[in-house]
Amino acid sequence: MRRDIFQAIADPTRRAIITLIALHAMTPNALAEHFDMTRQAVSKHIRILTECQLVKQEHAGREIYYKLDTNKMKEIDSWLEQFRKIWESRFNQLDNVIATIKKQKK
Amino acid sequence: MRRDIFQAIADPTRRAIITLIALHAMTPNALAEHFDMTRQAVSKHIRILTECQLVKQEHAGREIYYKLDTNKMKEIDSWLEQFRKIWESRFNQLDNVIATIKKQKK
DNA sequence: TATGTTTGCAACCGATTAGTTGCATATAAA
DNA sequence: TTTATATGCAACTAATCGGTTGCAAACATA
Repeated sequence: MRRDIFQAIADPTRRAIITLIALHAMTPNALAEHFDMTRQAVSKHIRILTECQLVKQEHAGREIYYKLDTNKMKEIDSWLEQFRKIWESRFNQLDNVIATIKKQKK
Repeated sequence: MRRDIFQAIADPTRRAIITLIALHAMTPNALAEHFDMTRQAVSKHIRILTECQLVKQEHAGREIYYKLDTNKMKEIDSWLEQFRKIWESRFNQLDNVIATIKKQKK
């Protein structure tokens, strides 16, 4: 499989799952109700998120509650860090000013 | 095609291209030298990045210089915002403390 | 014990992806 | 004008993806 976090968040359904379980832990069945696809398809997405360590499990009898593991999410944040320096720089802000002026001229 | 930024950054080659052109504008040929694949394959990645508005073009004779457009990168940052609130919260920090204690016990 | 519920896993399938090769176009240099 | 260089685009292909159906295992309840 060999998937990473960036591939994990590439799918819109998986991003929706992440947003849902970020609020509170949910079972696969409860999650599946939010989507127009089979429970198994949702389960498959959960499996991918688990493989990428983006979710944590909590067993309660025969039910399994899935919860977001924010630690992995921080990896995306730290990858963005290198670009944050660029878009916050004065040189880039100058670019934006020039672009705005050009647009106004049109 | 209908690709979004999240799919654009899912591919490791595209992330590498983004990192390279973030530093300074580069031509497709110059970029291709950094990868173990044909120039056309790299060009295809550039096309996807262009479609997603992650890169800007600058023509210079027969050469085309590609440069990162940080504005689109901010969209990833703003999607992360909702989770940043969670991982910065006290409740989550408490979770981490508990996890650390559990690890120490083992 | 027998039955229903929650879940995960495997097999299958059509669409998409990431690479390839080949070719056309535009510009620069001889 | 001829030739070399830089690039983009189309056609093809193997691998992967995202969905499906079917089934087995684990637990709860009658």
